[in-house]
Amino acid sequence: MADDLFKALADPTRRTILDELTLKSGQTLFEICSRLSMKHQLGISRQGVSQHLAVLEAAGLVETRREGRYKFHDLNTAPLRRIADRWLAPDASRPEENTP
Amino acid sequence: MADDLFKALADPTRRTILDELTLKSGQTLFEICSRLSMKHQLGISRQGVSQHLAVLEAAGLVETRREGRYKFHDLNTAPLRRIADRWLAPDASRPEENTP
DNA sequence: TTGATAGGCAAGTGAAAACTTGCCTATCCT
DNA sequence: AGGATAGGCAAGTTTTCACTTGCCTATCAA
Repeated sequence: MADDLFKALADPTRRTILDELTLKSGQTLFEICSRLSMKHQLGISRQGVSQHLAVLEAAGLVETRREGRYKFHDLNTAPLRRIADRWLAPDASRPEENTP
Repeated sequence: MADDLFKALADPTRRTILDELTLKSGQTLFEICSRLSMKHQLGISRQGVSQHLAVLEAAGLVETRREGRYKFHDLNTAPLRRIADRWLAPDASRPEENTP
């Protein structure tokens, strides 16, 4: 659903995570945690970040692959590209009642 | 800020309002209210819709113009077009530490 | 000018969402 | 084997957000 996508993007911390995954893909949970703490001064617990990643994954924005004890997170920008299309009107200046 | 934009898009009712303004621009508050009620079976108060419109306007997605006692609402899709660009990586497979 | 229409302001309520704390499992290294 | 590392689950708390209720202002029409 589109519902999950917009909800995922609503939180600023999650958008920062997407920023970081854009800079470097395939990061682990701990790597993302340190970056949020170091670069962005976000005092957030590891579980907090983990929950954010789960939301992003549910929205299809992040894909994961497990290797041993590591879990790598990759960005998927495909859902983003479909956002604007929804409201790019064919012609919004004409009332829809006139189009059968 | 981008914060307002994503927050505005997070709510399904607000997205439906954008849908309706896409179909017909320049609607008044009452017109939007009836459409949400009739077409979408959304049992929401007039003030609820008014607050939603305020959020959309703060995000720059809706622009308003007053004429007498009427206030018309128009869609502005410009902010939408900039959304996907943020995470369209130049090259996400290369770590950023190597680029001074 | 009075009533009806269109909209606005502000406080209050209830539900959802972000975040924490505590414990538990799996993998790796020595 | 045992400690250390990477991650997960499941409460609980706090904050945010959607929505309502009640009243108030402005414009128009009779």
